[in-house]
Amino acid sequence: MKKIKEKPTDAELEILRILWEVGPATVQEVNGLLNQKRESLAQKEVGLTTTLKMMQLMYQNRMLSRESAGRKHIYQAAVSQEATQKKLLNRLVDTAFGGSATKLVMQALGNKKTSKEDLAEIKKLIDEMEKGGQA
Amino acid sequence: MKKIKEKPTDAELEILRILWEVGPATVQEVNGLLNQKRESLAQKEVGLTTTLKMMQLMYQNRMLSRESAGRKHIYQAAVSQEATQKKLLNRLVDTAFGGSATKLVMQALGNKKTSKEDLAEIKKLIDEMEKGGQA
DNA sequence: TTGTAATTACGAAACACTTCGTATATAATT
DNA sequence: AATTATATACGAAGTGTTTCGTAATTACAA
Repeated sequence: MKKIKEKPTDAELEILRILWEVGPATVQEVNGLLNQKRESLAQKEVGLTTTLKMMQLMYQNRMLSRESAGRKHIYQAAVSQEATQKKLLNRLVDTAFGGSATKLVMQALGNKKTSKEDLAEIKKLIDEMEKGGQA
Repeated sequence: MKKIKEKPTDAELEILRILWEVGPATVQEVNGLLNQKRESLAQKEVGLTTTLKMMQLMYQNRMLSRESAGRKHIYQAAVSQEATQKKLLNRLVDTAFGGSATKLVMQALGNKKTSKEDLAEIKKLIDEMEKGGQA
């Protein structure tokens, strides 16, 4: 009985984000971009074999797919950004907001300054949901 | 140089949630409520000394405060629910939504079914923000 | 074909978080 | 005061995640 991975960990998410952004890439490339980001945040660099190991584990977990190209492997995210966001979001709603997505939304709107354009867009979405007749 | 705790872990959050809900409480009480919740989710019970240890560590981290009452300690959350939610929310926005709270909000609204009343409430909040003149 | 550079594979150490067993202390009961 | 029950303190084992050093493999160049 294999254990199935429920949520991406922090290090995994970091790698996923890069692959979502740039598409298929080698370990070298991912590691480079990773350290580029870390550098700009004054964080410690991570070794190439560390990134390699992470990506190998994620491949085993079916979180990434890969194909061979000469001596290299080219990796891709095998889970979608949306599905992952959804998972993490639902988790946060359940663990920190007592299951109420509404509370989370209101906190999110209150916390970060949101542009007028964004507010209008959100309102439009709500209008559509109201019109569509919330099942 | 002491290391400062940035985010509550899962186990810590579980305890905080109980203290936020019921107010000041002993280790016994917290452990009882904890296991009550776990039971209803078919999760394994946790031992009393485990909960005790967690709460002691959280007290050291200044996440809880406490006072003595006879031979017992009475613990309280020393961090507010709102501040903690905010921290976790901002973290999620940054790590999973590329810094866009708007994207998170729209996902949250789309995912979970939200009642008409809640939608109206959110819209009202947005109206107020628009009116108030987003600084 | 041999040597060199690039890449992957593997194992284990380092770290962080969670769990619990046992020891110690304190209070209540007889 | 001695016994029992309840609570805390402490150390360490268990578990999961992240990191990396070293070995093995592969492709390419000389």
